[in-house]
Amino acid sequence: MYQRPRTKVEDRTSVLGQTPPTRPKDTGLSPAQPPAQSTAGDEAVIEVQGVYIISVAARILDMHPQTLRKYERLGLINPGRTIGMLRLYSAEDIKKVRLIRYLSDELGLNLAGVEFALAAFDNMSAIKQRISGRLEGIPAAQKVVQEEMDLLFESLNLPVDR
Amino acid sequence: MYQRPRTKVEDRTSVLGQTPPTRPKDTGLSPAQPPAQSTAGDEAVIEVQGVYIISVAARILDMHPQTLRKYERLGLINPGRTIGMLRLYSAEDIKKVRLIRYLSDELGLNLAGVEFALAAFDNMSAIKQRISGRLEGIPAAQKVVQEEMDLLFESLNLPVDR
DNA sequence: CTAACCTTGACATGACTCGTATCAGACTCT
DNA sequence: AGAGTCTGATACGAGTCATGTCAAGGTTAG
Repeated sequence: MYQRPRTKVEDRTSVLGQTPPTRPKDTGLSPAQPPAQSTAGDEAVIEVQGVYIISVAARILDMHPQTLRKYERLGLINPGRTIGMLRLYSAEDIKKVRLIRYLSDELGLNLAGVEFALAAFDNMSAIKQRISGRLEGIPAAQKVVQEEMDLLFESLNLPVDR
Repeated sequence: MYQRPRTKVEDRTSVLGQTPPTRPKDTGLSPAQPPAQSTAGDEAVIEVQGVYIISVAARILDMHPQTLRKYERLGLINPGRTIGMLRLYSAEDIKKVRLIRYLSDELGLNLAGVEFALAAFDNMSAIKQRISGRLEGIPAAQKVVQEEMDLLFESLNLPVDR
């Protein structure tokens, strides 16, 4: 288990733009699968819906627990905690880790870049919301913005939900 | 000359977001200074308006020529050429290099991250244009979008012009 | 209660990145 | 002609990152 030696860089998909590279494995939301710690076999198929302690989350993601702790230390993720401070990873957290892994492995960003991308993504979502709100009375304009912003998200090759 | 040993990472400004870090040195456009190869002393003050061969551009930017060639090879910049294939760096090119350096040195992005950020920035500019165009008939909505998109650019701590 | 698992913090390692540097042979510009 | 540029290759040191380990203690489930 665990070994996810950093991918060789030779075969990185040229970073985003006009030519949409492949999306991250899953990261899309969809309910499925039995609840808690089913002995996660091989990931990529596993869909998740409970909350998991770090060892289980690591197994689901096929990543080292230390890596997850590091991501948290860097503020990239923010799993919940038990009263006793045990980390609890939700489906959202898992999805976010997958996004991070996509940015890192597929696009070749370092963690500073991941932080940047995540923040940019958040800001874009927020602005989209704000615009939509301020355009409440003008549905036609709202539609335009909606369409174009979705286009923007696509152009970044990021999953629309995170 | 030339030595710009990669900055220690200890003192990186935490990547963007709510707390606006400092902007890149200049990157803002403004006409000034005598034309060509004034013996560029120390940069940061030098404003630029002609086109420059690589050695001069490197001196202006206080960077190694090889670095500029590498940026080009990676598609980060695209200086013009003479008929004889000599690289010619315009003021735009110089500004772009300064932006790259900001993303790299200050925010700590690697070159893949820079590529991502640059592309994202371009896409955002393009979508802003498109929206503005499609909202031609609805000035009120146009104004909203304009304001919010500017906000978005600010949130990324990137210079508005590039 | 106890064993299994978790916490924080520190430190190490191997593979990779990036700016810098150099070499060679050919070409451009003044 | 000579200084400077071109491409392409190769190399280096310092930094990054995922992984891994150790220690001393706390939490959780049976």
